[in-house]
Amino acid sequence: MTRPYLDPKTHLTELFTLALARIAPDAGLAIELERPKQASHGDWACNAAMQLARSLKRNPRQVAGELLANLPVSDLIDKTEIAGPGFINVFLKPAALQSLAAHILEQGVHFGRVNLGRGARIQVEFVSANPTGPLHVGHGRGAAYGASLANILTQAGYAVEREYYVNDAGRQMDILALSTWLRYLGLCGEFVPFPPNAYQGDYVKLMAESVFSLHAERYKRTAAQVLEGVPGIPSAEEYAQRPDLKDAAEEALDALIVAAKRLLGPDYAYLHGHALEEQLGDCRNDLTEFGVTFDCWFSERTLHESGLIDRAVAQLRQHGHLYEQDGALWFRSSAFGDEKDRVVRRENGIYTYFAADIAYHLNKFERGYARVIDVWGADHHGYIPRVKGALKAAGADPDRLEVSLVQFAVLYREGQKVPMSTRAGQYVTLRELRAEVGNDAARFFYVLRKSDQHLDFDLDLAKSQSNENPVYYIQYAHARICSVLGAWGGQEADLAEADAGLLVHPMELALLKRLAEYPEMVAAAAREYAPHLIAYYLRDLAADLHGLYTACQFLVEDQALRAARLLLIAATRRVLADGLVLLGVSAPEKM
RNA sequence: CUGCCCGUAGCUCAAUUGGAUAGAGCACCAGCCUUCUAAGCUGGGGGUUACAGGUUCGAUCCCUGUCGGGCAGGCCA
Repeated sequence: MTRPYLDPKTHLTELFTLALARIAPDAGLAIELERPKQASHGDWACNAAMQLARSLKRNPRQVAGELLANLPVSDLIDKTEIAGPGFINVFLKPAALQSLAAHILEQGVHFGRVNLGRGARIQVEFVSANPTGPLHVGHGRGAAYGASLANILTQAGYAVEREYYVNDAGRQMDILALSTWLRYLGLCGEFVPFPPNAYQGDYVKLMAESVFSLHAERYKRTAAQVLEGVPGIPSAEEYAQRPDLKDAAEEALDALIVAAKRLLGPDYAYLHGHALEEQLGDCRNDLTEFGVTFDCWFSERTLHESGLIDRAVAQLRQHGHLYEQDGALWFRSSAFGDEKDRVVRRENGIYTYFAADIAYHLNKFERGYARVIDVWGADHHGYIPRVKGALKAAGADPDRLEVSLVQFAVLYREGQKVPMSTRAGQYVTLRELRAEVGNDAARFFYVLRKSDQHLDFDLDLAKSQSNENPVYYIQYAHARICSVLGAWGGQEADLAEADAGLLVHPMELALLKRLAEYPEMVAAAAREYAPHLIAYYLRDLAADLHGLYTACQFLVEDQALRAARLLLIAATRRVLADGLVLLGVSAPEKM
């Protein structure tokens, strides 16, 4: 009934390329077609004439005329015109769009897939928060962004693997284990002053209670034993008022950790492991409920244990980029674009986090990814030159690593900024946010901004069950279509035979045009690591649908027209659902 | 002090990476439910794109400077 769909952009690009070859075979110019912002400028515009004008030393409008004279005829083209300084505007016949609706139904989930990646393996590492407490709303943005980005890259033809780097080896984990133990000792009746720079959260007390109920007093030591040789622990008040006590407090904390390891012996590993498992498990559950999953949870500790860090350091040494000074081992990162040299092994013989990170990234490269994307908080931007520098120094190609920085999210409630302080244990957790606004609104709001922009997260707007909330606007379009299709009661597959030539209403054609943009949007979002493009596209698509909904009745008497319109909205429903999946937002059938 | 990011409508943000008359949402005003979901639609006012120069057919986008905001500058992670 309707002829097979031919992608207009691809088709026009071929035509213009042929015309270009005829008038300027040596121009070395690639034809670029763009969608004009204004409908009066046609469906597609080509700016090649203006770009050629300089090298041909001719008036751009004259060059445009020559291009058009050499353009092969096409039955997709209604008319062309030369406009402005030398744009070529192309107006398509309705038929060029009408066959799209059936094409979308036939393609199913394949519509919107673009083959940018050609199956290349790409890794996205994101969240990677220290498992020392609940995820907060800042991590939530990284989670939503990374998960959507991974979905989009998959859609764009990459073989994507999602990874979470677990910082299970450092001092922060020791502090968590110590914090848990001290709370536990309190339950045993042994009271050691709780350091103000240890983890204050209630989740630490809960872990202590669980250890106590499982093992009673097995890990009990007397307060006197614990405090032996430990310098004074400042009180919370002193610590808050006197910044000069910071170093002393850190020393006391380290002394307590040493005491814990000494007094507990092999049992320390149990407490450490218990705290890690509890927090990592909590984190994993939280993310899973948020629709964020990982293929690999990569343990930092395994880098130490398997000797990969030794190997990475040896690799740098071999290339002559290490030197010793003040008892520490330094990497000459200043020779690779960094501001100054960095320590990889401390005076005390322990590797820095940086050393582990070098080994980690070399390991990523060895695992064979064509590209590795790190999603970091924007506060880590200064860290990029040294990691890339280290990769280069070790003989790897630093351009295979791309770092995507995500800015902070600031919560607003009733127009007021919600205060957040990790130090004081005063922060809104991701779990609390999800409970308050729901997963859909949270996922959507997080990616509604370009990732490198600060995000003002309006809690009242996100949880409002009203027309103010943009996420409902899109979901509502989907639900409305479902409702119409339900009232009709037929099978979607039967609609593919409908006569799409009957779709001539301006709003129908506008909707078809919008649907045709979807694959390009996916490609742009994948190229630019920009999930927000999908969010904005879906809003525009929903707006087109709502407009048509108000302007036209779908379930009309005329059977042919009814089938054509139902075909159109069925195709729209597919694209809406597909885009929402990319963003991790549900597509409800009823609202 | 130095480096990176940002500055667009009253507010929150887009702008196909150099394209044509810079667009949405919220808020404000005026309309639209006897019809498939009004969580919707239609219309209206709102701008020297922080400022000053420069590059060119053409600049919100690139370069220089100024002002304002954020982040970073550990043998922390």
